[in-house]
Amino acid sequence: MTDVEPPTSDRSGGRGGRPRDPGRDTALLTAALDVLAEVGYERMTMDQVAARAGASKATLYRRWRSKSELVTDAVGRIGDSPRLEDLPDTGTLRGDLVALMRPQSEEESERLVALMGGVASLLSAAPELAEVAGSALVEPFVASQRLLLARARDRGEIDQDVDIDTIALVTPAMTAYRLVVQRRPIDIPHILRLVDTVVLPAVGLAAHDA
Amino acid sequence: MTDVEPPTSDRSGGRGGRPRDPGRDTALLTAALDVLAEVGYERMTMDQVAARAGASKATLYRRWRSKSELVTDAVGRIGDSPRLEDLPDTGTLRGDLVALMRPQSEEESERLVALMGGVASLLSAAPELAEVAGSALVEPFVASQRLLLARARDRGEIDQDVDIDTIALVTPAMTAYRLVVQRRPIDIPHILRLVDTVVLPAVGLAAHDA
Amino acid sequence: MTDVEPPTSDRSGGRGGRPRDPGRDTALLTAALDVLAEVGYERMTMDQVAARAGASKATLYRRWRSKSELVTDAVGRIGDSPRLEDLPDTGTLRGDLVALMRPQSEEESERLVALMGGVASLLSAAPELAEVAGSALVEPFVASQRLLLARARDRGEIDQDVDIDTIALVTPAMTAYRLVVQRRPIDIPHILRLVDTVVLPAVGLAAHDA
Amino acid sequence: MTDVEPPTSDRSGGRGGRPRDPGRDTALLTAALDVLAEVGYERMTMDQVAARAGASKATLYRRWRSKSELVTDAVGRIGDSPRLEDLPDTGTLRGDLVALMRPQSEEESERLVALMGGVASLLSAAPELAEVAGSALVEPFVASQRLLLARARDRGEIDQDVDIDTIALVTPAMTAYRLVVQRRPIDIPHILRLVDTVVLPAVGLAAHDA
DNA sequence: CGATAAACGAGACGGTACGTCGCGTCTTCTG
DNA sequence: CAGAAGACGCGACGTACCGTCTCGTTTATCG
Repeated sequence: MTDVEPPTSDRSGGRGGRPRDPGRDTALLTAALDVLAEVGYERMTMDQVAARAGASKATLYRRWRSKSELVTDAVGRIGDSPRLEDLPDTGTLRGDLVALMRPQSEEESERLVALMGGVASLLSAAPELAEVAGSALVEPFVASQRLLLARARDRGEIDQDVDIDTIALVTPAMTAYRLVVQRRPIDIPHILRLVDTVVLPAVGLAAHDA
Repeated sequence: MTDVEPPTSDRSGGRGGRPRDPGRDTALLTAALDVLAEVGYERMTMDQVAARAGASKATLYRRWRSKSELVTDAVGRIGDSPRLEDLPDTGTLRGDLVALMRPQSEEESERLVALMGGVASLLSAAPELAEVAGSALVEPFVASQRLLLARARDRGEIDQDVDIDTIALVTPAMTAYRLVVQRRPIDIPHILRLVDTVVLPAVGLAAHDA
Repeated sequence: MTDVEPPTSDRSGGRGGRPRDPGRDTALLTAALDVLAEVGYERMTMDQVAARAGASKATLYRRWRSKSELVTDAVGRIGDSPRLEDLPDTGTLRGDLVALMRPQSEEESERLVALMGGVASLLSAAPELAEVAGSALVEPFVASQRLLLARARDRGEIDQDVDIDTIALVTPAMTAYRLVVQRRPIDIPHILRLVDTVVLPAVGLAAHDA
Repeated sequence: MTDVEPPTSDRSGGRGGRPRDPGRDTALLTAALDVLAEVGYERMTMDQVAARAGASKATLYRRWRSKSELVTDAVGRIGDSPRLEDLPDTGTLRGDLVALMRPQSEEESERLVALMGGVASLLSAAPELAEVAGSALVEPFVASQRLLLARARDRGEIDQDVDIDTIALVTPAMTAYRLVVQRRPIDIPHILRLVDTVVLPAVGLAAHDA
């Protein structure tokens, strides 16, 4: 997630020549994400993206071979591996999990939902890149869950032999399902239900233990 | 899921005229699903569908107003509400769940995976229809899980106050995530891991109890 | 010049299907000529032509494979073989030639000049079609000259063994040169100079004989 | 035609700095002519020219403001005002004219034809420069003809009041027409036909007089 | 049984976005 | 600092797909 490779062959071999303006990369990716979130993949056009970034289509296509590659790359940069010190630390696993999932802000949440919609269409448009694209939104949550679970295990709150990798997927997968398929919002009751009904029992904690 | 309404107003009022050939419906829907599974929603074209069904685009558009409606309808016919008597009955919840999810045949499984990919792209292409489309593939599994869980509850294997609606989502949601995002196949170990690590603890059964 | 073949393979083999609207052909060719005369070949765009004809680019490209083919075809239809009865008949060759070349009307003349400019660029853009395109504007004049010269010969005004084919080229070629290279207008003095200084001597008539 | 001004302000005022390499001018002009003759004006690209000259586009544009100026300049250097002492002197006008037009060598002729094609497209691409460009190829011939005719007049071979300016245009104009519009080669029969059928009668000489 | 009316295969049509390419300008690095 | 290399904004090209339409033909049902 960090160290995303630069778009399209660095072509840094050629010594001479004007180097690509890295600022264009950023501007284009940002514009792409904006438009994607606003109108979805189908109705997003390359001209729109270029215009919003104050760039030209040629510049777009010099960096990405197609619309789907652009979007894939853009989406791939959304998430970033979480660091443990950035994660909530409430003292109990239950508190941590709830704090992690609680929607940060109204608008951030909406943007995320919009992006999820935008990304979904990519999955079949560019199957070979779908994993990268799809997981970009969800994987950071998985990683966060994994970190929280590992911390709980290390502090002895849960068993040593709990299958952390599997359990870390529960909340992200079910949340994605809720957002994408059921088109229902992520709210507190939903989070509590997930944590108390599924996750905590899976790690051997009764809901009321937490 | 059953009783899908006939596509676009039956217009059976008109007295004279050649009646619509119902066989065309089936042929077109089948062709649509085939193409969808092969190339995904984006690259599937109406001409392709028509050609494969030996029909014309006019015939397509006489029945469905748009590509997304056609696909939605086609996908909506895949799944069908399960009946309890068709579900496996092994005597234990664990046995039932495993039997339910075990891939029936190699090819059927592959086709399902292909369709999931095809359907995924619908989610943003036609947001208003996404729920119907998306759930067509997953919802039958959810319903099946619900039935199995209810039976287990009725026979006293699990608690009365277990949150069946939530737990019935676990396996389908995580399986969809695995198929669509992770692009990994559904195999026995995956199913066992899900059932034993997540579902059974959630209903208050230790994995080895089953 | 008459009986110009329909653009791009008639594809009349396929029995079914909606037939091409011949009205579109006309509209598109007319629009093409208009735009060509207004802005020249380089600045004429296919979108312009389509828009002016109320057509779409697809319709354009269904009929002609490229911009140069469209223009070539359009230009090729300008001229039409002259009929002897339409030509001036003043009784003397000199009178006929002068009457033939005298600019008919101001606007017709201007349009012709504009078209000449538009056509010139075709000559290298589509070399294989250049002959058709280029001659479309000049060849009718050549043919007219040939007819007039033949009539003069038949009535005994000029010699039997005059090289009509060569002499018929003189005025058109020099006029084209004047228009395209020298960018000077065709006026009466120019015509008289040509006829009296070059053509009449070539057919064995002194200028004052006529 | 001689004394073509150096392209784009010499800017020799600038005190320091590396002086412009004059060799680049020649290399670029030659490259431009080559490419022009090969593919015509439309398909000739500035990158092609730069690459063939081993130069960069910046160098091109430092010297000429646009593609049409480059080509105009390049073409303008082809022809050069003829000097009387370089022209053939056979003793008779007919001999002179035939000697002048006789194709020097096969390849030179072909190159000329190719260039004519290349130049033709300039005529509308850059109307304001068309006269210069167009006449660069033809005007030297016109001037040569004029010189030969004047010499014949001065030596009493033809009349004093012959319209030399008009007659000098005949052969060049008709030759250009043959090359550009008819796409037929310049060969001996063509030249003889022109001289004997048109030019000599126009100056008052019967063909067999010469 | 003939007339009528709609379905049907085929494919043209208007529109819109795609991805490519050329022009003329610019920015960097090298000699 | 000239020059090679090549990125950049702009805008046209030619292609492909959508959803509509118009042909000629086929096939039920009604009078």
